[in-house]
Amino acid sequence: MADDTSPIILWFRRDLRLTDHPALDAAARTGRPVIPVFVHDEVVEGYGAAPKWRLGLGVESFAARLGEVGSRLTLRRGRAENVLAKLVEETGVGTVWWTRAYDPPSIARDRAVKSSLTDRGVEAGSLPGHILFEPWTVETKAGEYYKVYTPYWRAVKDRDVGEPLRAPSALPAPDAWPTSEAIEDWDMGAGMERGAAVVAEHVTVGEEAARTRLATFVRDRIATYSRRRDYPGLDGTSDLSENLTYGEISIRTCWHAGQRALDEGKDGAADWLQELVWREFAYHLVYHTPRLMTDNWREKWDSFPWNEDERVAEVKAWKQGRTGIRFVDAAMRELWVTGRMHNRARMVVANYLTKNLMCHWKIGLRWFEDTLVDWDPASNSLGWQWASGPGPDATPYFRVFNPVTQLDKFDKDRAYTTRFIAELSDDPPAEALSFYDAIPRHWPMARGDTYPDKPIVGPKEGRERALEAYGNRDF
DNA sequence: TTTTGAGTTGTTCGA
DNA sequence: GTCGAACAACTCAAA
Repeated sequence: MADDTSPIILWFRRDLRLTDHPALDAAARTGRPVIPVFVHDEVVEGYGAAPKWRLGLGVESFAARLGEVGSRLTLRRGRAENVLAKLVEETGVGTVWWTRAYDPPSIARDRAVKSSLTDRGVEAGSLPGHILFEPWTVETKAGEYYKVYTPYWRAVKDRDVGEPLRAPSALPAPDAWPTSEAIEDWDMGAGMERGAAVVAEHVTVGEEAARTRLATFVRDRIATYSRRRDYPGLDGTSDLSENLTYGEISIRTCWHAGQRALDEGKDGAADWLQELVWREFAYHLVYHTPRLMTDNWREKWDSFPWNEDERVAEVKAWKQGRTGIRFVDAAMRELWVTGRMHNRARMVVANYLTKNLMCHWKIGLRWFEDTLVDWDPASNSLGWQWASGPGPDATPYFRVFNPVTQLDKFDKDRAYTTRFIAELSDDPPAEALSFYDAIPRHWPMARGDTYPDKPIVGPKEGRERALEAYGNRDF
């Protein structure tokens, strides 16, 4: 049934862009009609509330972007395998291409799709585009995958990374477009327990916005990135995680921008490139050890005495930003209001939850998965396992953060804590106040409250408890 | 095979 | 105030 003039289905997932999109580029080069498709499938079904909501915004924006090149996005809902099979029948498509994914749920889905389409005589397959280095191409001298970041970095840092591809200026349309569902009917924001309107003020959606963000970062901030990136009260970071995770900008575009900045003598770019490679490393590990997403990466940690009950008071206070530890509370409120959290703050809250409060990293991982607008399956898993102990390349046992010391080091002037904790000022800033617009009614906090005068678990007490647990080799 | 050096992001204590 | 040492033992990567 396939012939060399039949349309090609481009199945879009977390690659919502036209620029530097290898599968799209390949399709456009054939000269055959292209039918872009997005499927609200079983993997999307499993997403947390904020990622699903934000994905919906991304899909809408991408649909408009496709309109600019004379194309359109077909939306369908259902199991990917069934939806695509049906579309192939409706359209007489002979080829289905997509951008490769590396996390276990996506791999399972894609494998099923591929075999079902191949069985029908349809050419089906994936192209790279989500990461820089395919996980199976990076190995140690002994032929193993890497388990430590620094050697991984040394192995990839000088590799050639191809130049980004241009966006096609036009996409040939098929004779007839398939029918499309309406994204409003999917109600992708339904799970947002908080007011989506508040978070909406803080998102930056779409390919064009992402490119502007990168350009601004490279122009104004990349040179001082090394010096400023660790201070959550400054805007020293790129903020591109939100766009990278939905593929609104390609990692290759970022990589080359960083390299160019480095060549121009902007030294801060060196550290930024390393951060991009941390993302690579996370995908490398998720691919080679899928259990990174679900279980202790080091099995030895299975008997560590973490609390796994989400209903305890400590967990509630942590989620709601009322632990009495200012750095932690500011960070958890930043997450709630903006859908993001500064990297330094992520380490502090993860440390506090898993070490000082002795709660399981999975509790934190799930919370982030449900509330982060820039949620990334690989980075989130690596981050939590790394910060809590069982992950690869883990922190030494004694590296228990003191959130008060951290505050003095990284938020000396209290710009960050003031920005997000209303109770700390007579005239609180807008972001701190908007927290109250976003919280659900059943959270025990309201405007005018005073800040907890005592932490639920103090730094000293928490540190001693954690060190004792770590020191006990028999956990 | 064995050995060696190193491992993202820290804290505390005492000089 | 600043600075260096100590804080376990283990795993990993490469020689």
